[in-house]
Amino acid sequence: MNQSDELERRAGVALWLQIKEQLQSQILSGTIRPGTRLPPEPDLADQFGVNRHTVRRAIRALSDDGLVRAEQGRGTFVQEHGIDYLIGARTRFSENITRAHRDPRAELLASRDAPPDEVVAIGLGMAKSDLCLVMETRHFADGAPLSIATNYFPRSRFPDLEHHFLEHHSITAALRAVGIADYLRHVSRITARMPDEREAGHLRQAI
Amino acid sequence: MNQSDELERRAGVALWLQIKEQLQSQILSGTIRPGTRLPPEPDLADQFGVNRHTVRRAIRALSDDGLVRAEQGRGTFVQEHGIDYLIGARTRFSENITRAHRDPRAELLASRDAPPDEVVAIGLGMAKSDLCLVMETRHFADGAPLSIATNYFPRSRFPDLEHHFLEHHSITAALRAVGIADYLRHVSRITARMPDEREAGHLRQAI
DNA sequence: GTCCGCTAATAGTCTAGACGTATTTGGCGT
DNA sequence: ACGCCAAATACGTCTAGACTATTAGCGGAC
Repeated sequence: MNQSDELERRAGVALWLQIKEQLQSQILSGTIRPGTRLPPEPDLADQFGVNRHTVRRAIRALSDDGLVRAEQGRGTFVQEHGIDYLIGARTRFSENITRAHRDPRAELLASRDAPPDEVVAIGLGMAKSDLCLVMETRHFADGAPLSIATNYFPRSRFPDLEHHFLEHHSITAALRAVGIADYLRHVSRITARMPDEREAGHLRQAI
Repeated sequence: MNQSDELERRAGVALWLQIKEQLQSQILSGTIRPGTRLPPEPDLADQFGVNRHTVRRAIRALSDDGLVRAEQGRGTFVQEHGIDYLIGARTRFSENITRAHRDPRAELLASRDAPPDEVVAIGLGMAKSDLCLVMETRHFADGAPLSIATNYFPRSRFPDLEHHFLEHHSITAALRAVGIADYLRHVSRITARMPDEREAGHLRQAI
């Protein structure tokens, strides 16, 4: 299928840019679906009738724009936007992100000790006089902020959970580090509302 | 000056990354000053003992990070950044500029003796009949004008502050010369407005 | 004195090829 | 059936060289 994708040589527009734009329009129009693999670089080079390096230059530009994601040894994939976030008893943020072939990471926005409010106290089976470790966390996929969360833990049971979290950048990994290999959701309650100003800032979102 | 900048080959770290990091640390430490031109790509390639393409890969990474700016036909320049001007009780113009690895200097635009207006009189605890030394100064970073200021001092306490200022090109140094080793800000009030014609001229600014 | 054009310097693009590294696949042996 | 190992596949890095595009500076023609 050589030369089906015509490029103009010495037209004042770099070949790699023309290639990038052709691929980009195919991606944006959905001709190449999110999650699918692009043809290997040597094939593309053959298709466009250029050197592999020229194709690589185009792919790097697409990658910089976040349209594709190149994985060494596997291929180059059209980036999915929007992640199907499956919620079950064993839901883990990292697993959901990893399933979408993206890189999960979390950071600690703030942590403090505070008495639990009624909902938390009942949920965790704590006395209201016991202290809670409250961690506010922000979660990223491929460096883009995706969610913020407020996590409550009985302080007496987790004396250094924050340190483990800071080290592993994951709640699941931090819990594993303190001996909790697995845990289940007891209830999941979902509501929706607009972010307030502080939350929007954390999510780099316009209000 | 070949090989003065040692790279580790096949150390698991790409050569271009090592080059990027060396250049980056020189830029961030101020060894290569903002606004100056980097050596041409062929020279850098020779210096690092690599191919020009490898240097280009490093420069592109720096460019992506906004640390340099490559201009075809002219060269690659270290990007000038605005200066973070920290204001605290012990703020000094020179320190703020020095922290940004730039060269502070101040000059005297005008000086005169005048009675203080009400705000100044109260601020300095002077009688309205006492005289103030009023110094209008202009401050530079690396030769570029950055700010103009009007400074008020009780004349009785500083009989020749102007001369010391002219000698040291710094308010802090002039005060030190008359025995004031340290001083604190009592209040800082910040407002913003457009410059008038005279001010714009001093700052070499278009209105 | 001004303008034009030539030349040198410098970054940008493209090709060609070799080798490195990560991942997947499939066959072979136990 | 399972696991291990080798080959195939795919992206990543590095080198070498040629050509292009843009800019700055200089010198000559007018």
